[in-house]
Amino acid sequence: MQGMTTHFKTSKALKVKRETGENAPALSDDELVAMSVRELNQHLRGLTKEDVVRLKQRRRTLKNRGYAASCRIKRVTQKEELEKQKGELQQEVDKLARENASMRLELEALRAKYEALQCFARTVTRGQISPGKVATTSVITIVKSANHNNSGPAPFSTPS
Amino acid sequence: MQGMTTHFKTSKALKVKRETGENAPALSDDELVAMSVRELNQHLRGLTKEDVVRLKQRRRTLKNRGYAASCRIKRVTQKEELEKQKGELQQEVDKLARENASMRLELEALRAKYEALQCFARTVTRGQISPGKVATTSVITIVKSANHNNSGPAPFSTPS
DNA sequence: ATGATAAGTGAGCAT
DNA sequence: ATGCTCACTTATCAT
Repeated sequence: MQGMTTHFKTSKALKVKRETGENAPALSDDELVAMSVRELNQHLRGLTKEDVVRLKQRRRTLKNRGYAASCRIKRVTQKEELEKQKGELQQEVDKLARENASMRLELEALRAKYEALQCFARTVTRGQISPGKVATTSVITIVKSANHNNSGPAPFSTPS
Repeated sequence: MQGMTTHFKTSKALKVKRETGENAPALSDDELVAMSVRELNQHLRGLTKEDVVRLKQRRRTLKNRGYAASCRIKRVTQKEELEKQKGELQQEVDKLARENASMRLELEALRAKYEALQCFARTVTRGQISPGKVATTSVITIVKSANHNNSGPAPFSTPS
């Protein structure tokens, strides 16, 4: 790979001082920026101090260009991330709100049923109503109405 | 503030042609950028075409500097706004979750109470147990055991 | 030296 | 012309 440059050291005849555009095949930005420090030094041999500085500066600039690009990408990525999280939270809010509403209804219904049953219980216990007068079917009805998921028409029906 | 320039229009004697560094006191960036087009034109009188272009370009550049700044400010503002909204949503989620949990407990408790009462009602109604035989204390005991969160003292009190 | 970021500059789009 | 935004450059700061 780098053998090309490496084997030059054997032939001192090639030690000509390179003018800017001669031996340095004007390496592309991509090459220059991807180059390791050691590779870079290879390419620096025989260059003017000025040229060395210039090349290094160009490399630095190219690197910076890349940094700026990643910085921008990162920025939009983070923004998208924020928006995504916001959306997820919104969804959660909606879900919880729905759950909440349905539970509220359920609770309300159960309360109503409870009160009705309570009322019935009072009626039965309070007075002199004999249990025999309360038909068994009535009790069954009560039990059925306890089935909250399907709030029946009446918590319990009056005994016939 | 700008009255200084405004009152000049009364004195036409001041209409001297200005050479670059002479009558144009090298207006500051702030002045130049804040100037209205009409004001700018005043300052442009008697300048080289080149200088006119140069000055206009400087103005444009200054303006751009400002635009860039507001662009950045807007960017961070929007980001903060997003984060704020996210925080609010998170709070809402927490609140709803708490409500939800407490309602769930309430529901559970009520269900228990309901079942206890139901059980009691069955006991009373089913058989031949006369209501008088059910001691008031018994009723209260049932009630208490059903009472998780200690919401009212008794689900239903026995009539004296 | 390398990487990140704020500020400034110019290009290009939209009004 | 004006304003905005992108990509690039430069200056700085931190590692």
